[in-house]
Amino acid sequence: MNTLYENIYSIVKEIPLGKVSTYAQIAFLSGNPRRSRVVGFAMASCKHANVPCHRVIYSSGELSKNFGIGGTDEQRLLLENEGIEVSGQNTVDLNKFLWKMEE
DNA sequence: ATATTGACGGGCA
DNA sequence: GTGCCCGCCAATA
Repeated sequence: MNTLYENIYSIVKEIPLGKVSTYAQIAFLSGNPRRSRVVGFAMASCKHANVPCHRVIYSSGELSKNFGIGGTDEQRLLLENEGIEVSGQNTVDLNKFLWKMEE
């Protein structure tokens, strides 16, 4: 499909292990910084795709509260499994784990 | 083809 | 500093 979903998936799939990305970041990389909602919408369908949607979090560094796999709790475990530190219950330090395309 | 929804972001009160 | 509201784009029903 030539939908933006595929485009978004391609970007999310490029996120290196041990790093995270934000919806705004994906939206920007996919072409429009305003389509953050569309990114989330695409993630909602990522269940059937091999996309590390658990590495995609809020621009605030918080995990998605409506995560469709097992809730923020499951996502948090996945991130910690990647080597990412999760503060409190559902917050990631973007200053350390935010994925940078430049690298 | 139209309306509603949908894992959000950023701005303003 | 926190909370609330509006806006945006695309997909699905």
